[in-house]
Amino acid sequence: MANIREIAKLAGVSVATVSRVLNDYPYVKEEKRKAVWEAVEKLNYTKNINAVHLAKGRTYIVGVMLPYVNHPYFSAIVEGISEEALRCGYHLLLFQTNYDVQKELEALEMLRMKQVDGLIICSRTINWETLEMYKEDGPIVLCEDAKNDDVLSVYIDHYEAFLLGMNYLIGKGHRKIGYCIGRTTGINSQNRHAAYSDALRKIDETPREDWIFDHCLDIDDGKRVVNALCSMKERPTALLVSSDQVAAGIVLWGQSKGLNAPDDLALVSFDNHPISEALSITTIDLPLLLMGQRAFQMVHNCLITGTMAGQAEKLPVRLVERRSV
Amino acid sequence: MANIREIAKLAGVSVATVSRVLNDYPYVKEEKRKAVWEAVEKLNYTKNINAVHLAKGRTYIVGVMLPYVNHPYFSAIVEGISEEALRCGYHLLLFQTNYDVQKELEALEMLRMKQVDGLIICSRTINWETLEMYKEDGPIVLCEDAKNDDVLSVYIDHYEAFLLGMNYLIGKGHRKIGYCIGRTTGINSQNRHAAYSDALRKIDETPREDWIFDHCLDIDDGKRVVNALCSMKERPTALLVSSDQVAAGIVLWGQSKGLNAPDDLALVSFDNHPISEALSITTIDLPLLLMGQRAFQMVHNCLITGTMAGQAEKLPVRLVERRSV
DNA sequence: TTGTATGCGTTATCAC
DNA sequence: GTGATAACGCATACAA
Repeated sequence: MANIREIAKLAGVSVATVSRVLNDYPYVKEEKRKAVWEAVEKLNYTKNINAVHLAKGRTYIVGVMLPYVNHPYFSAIVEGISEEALRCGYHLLLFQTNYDVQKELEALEMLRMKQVDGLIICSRTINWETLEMYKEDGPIVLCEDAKNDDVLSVYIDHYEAFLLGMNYLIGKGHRKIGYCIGRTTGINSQNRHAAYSDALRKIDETPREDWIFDHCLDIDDGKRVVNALCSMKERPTALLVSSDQVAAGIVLWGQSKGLNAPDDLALVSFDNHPISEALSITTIDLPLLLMGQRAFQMVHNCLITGTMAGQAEKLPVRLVERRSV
Repeated sequence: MANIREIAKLAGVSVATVSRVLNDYPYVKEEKRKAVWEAVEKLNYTKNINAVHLAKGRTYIVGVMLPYVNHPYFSAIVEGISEEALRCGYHLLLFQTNYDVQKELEALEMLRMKQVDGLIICSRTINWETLEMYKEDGPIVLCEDAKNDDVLSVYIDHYEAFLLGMNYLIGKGHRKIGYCIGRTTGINSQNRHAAYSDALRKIDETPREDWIFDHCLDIDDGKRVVNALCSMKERPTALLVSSDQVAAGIVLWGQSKGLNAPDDLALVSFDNHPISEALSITTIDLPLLLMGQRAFQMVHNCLITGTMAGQAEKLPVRLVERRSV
């Protein structure tokens, strides 16, 4: 593979001039400029981008840490990030962690090793203390309510969002309420649980462990929930479901078991994915695309200003009333 | 940021020894090894991976070119790629193209610039001739039936798959058949159209342009299709739908318009996404995860053998009978 | 087992 | 306007 030196030789100029031409630098005589481009053509030359990265100390790549890509929640966020990244001439390096701490650490190490200029963390299990050790290595943006300003964040207030859903159900007369969630660990999940408990406490109900369904991510999981509900002596009358996918599963599998929404079971879910509209599920709209966009903008802003400045940004949620309650 | 030279100085050894220690090279006295690690700790040192990339001429990154991430079809493929990549110590760089030729070219250029060691093309619009210009720059794997062996490929035979669906519908007595597709360009789509035409020709029916629905990707698009069908004088009795998402949309929006599957409209779709099971849609299972896995394995195999060897691999499809026909 | 020297391919600083 | 030349930080062939 030809390099810049060979181009210089063939064009009869110095490597510095070649570099200037290649980077559209002014102050190069038209005649030499032409000679350089001709040599580039002739030798079928292309820059080695790794050398550029090394010399510039930048890669124009941003890392995206997430548990899995294959879920509408995360792929919507990635879509938003990607959109903005492309606009700004950045690329995305995927760190699929499956919530494995080792893998998450690896992503952070990649930031330190300058593989990526910045890192967007869509979800994590790694603890806050570990995270903070990397804050000097480049801008990190968290898609969750960060405890303090050491790390940037753009987030959905899941306490507020869950409370919105709970109060809506309670307002409709429900008192026996359960919920479905992807995992019980993680700050977002903890916030949701807090909202759940607080809302129930206000109406003097106590949270029931067996009405909390963990590991609910996909349509399939709705089936599991329906089966569990059907074999219960005492069932909740309403469910708050952290993902439209799961809610869709509950509606559809519920139908085959004679468990119909909203009569047998009221549902409020989250995301406002097209499936919720098609199934007429009342949902709480989460601005996922926007979250991705803003996350990238925050990273990018740090990169161009060279600071870690910026403040946490809370994104608005909105209840979309349909016919599942 | 400390570099390898500073470590060497502090540890009282040469940079070569430091490099050996860092890379778990044998033949280093335990005592020096320890000294190096101590210096590493003390200076909080981490490798600059760009220097490694430059020196080794490899990045251990594989590029993934796709139109959009935010669709179950593609995110399933990415999941498969990612799984294998992680197992082999590789990372994924995302090239979201939105089928824009400029963006696709950029991804190919990144291969030439050695940003990525190889490239997996999940879908494309760029022409074959352009593609071939990059075959020397690193292993390229195409997720479609490649014309020849210049470029590796792992694919689903969409002609065969579509024919399978068509013949199933025809076997059930349908003759007035239309289809829904994501886009009409692209080799996969052309193959599908060929199968559609061929199957109809065999029963002496002629393809009807107005029964072919383009731009069908998501649940929303099912709504559009239903509306179009409802305003037709003469409707098809069956539809072959290239994505479970769209089929789900058709089923669900159809219900609200009194257009019910299978009585008013028979449906066979593709993917075997959980949504098709939940809606009891007859679908043709596509091994997307496997396709991603195999695609990475092919790239990886080229990378470790240093050849472009390997042959195209066709993946099996399977009709899953349910109740939408 | 260890060190020296060179290569990887750019960018950027300076002197002219 | 242009050209040497020094970074950038690591890997590695060769010598010892």
